[in-house]
Amino acid sequence: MARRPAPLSRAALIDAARVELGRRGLRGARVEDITAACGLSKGAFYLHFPSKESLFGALVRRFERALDACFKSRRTRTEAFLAEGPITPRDVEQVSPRYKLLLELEEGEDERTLEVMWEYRDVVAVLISGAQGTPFEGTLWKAVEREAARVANEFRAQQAQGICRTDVPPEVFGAMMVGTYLLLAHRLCRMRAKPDLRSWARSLQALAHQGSIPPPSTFSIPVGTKSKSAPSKARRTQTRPSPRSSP
Amino acid sequence: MARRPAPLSRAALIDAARVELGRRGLRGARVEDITAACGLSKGAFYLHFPSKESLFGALVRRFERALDACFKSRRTRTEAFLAEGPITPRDVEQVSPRYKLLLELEEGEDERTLEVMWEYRDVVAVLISGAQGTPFEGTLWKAVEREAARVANEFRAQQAQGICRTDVPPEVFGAMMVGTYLLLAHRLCRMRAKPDLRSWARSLQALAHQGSIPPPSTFSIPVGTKSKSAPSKARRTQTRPSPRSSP
DNA sequence: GCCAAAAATGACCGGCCGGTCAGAAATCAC
DNA sequence: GTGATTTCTGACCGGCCGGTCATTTTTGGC
Repeated sequence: MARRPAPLSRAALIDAARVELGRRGLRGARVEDITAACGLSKGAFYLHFPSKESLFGALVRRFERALDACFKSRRTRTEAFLAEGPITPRDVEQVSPRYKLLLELEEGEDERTLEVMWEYRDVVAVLISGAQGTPFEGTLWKAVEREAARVANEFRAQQAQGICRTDVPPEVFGAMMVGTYLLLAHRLCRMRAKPDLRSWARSLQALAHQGSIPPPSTFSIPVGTKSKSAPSKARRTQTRPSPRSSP
Repeated sequence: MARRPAPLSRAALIDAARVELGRRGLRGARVEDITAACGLSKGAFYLHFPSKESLFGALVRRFERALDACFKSRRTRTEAFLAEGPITPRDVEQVSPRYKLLLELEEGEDERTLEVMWEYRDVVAVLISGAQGTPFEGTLWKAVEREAARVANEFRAQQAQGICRTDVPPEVFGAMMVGTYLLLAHRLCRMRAKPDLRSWARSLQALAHQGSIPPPSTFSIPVGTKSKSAPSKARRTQTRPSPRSSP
């Protein structure tokens, strides 16, 4: 009967790799340092993983799956909420209970996304500031820009319907929402203690909410009458751009 | 009499280096590729520069000086503006002509900063996404966080004076302003044609302005009376947090 | 054309480090 | 203790690339 692997070797190597990757980047992290941190030889690394890069690739894919799960959850819950009826300009103007529910939904999803960033903060550190010139170069930045584009497109649609301010290019709005998350994510990478992510999410939502609503004069239009008289028109009114719904 | 250096060699090497650095990062950019792009030998590089890293270091210092000049200009012009009198809550509420002047000043400074980002977009690309594990690792991120802290501190002071919303932690507000710039700067690094930076600056300012003002009920306090009766109190009222005054 | 000086060349050097693999060590059933 | 199997070791290999430097080439004054 053969020798058994040390029960904790693999996990220890993964943990040590994450520490080194987060600290020195993909290129700077050395296999020898990783294995030394576990009291193992350099060659032992390759009993568990095909290469340094493929270990990192596996970590990235895990992170991406967690992030995709966040996007999916947000989409599913938002669609279910709106299936019960759209958010009207009146909801927005008066901050109706129903609108508040939507804001809370978004806030919860934002917090969830920040939780993922916290959990994978070593991987995120590499993807943000250490991936240039590596096969993973665009991974996070592409996800960031996709999300910024989604936010921008929603914002643009609302502008066309006159329920969001029109003096701001949608791209800039999207950049604001997503850029903020980016900086917060980068901060997470350097923190030892976990901050209050709920508070972060709530505050972002509050700023974006107030920052994106149209000027008060917009609501002087008899919006309430309209939404009552034309259900099909109410359909077009949809929800606000979910401006806080960034990665 | 000795041979003269080819007149354009040094400049050509700098240009080629910037292209390679922006594309592949500090580690991925190879001296051999840089020199080949200029039709020179590898050894010729070292006739002009002590090392690859020191060339990049010089570029970084030039960028930092340009950025510091932006910060200084903003500070100087804002102080000169405020030396003629503070911005009052009434200015903010009514968007007075004087307040508009301040917003325009800030907008101009923002545009100027974006111009610097555009000019040094290759260096910025490295500093944002390629500096992990190199001697330049914290360079831009530290400047980013310093600026975010400055914005946050101003915001905090205004909160204490009741002229900015109090439901948002200053750190998050700072992150929003500066994070947006970060993402925009990253976009600049990947653009071939220069975008309309004025428009970007104006839009950011507009979002931040509206997003950060206190709820309308705050202004129901007889603010005008106060500011008239107590000049020393007016001093404390100061300006709004310059929320758009990010890097 | 000659000469001196500097630019320029590119083969070479040596450090770094990911990855390899022959041999050693450990494990467990018998 | 033996034997088979697997884990583990660390010296070694080889590619990469920044930097070096002996040699070649170029330039400009005389």
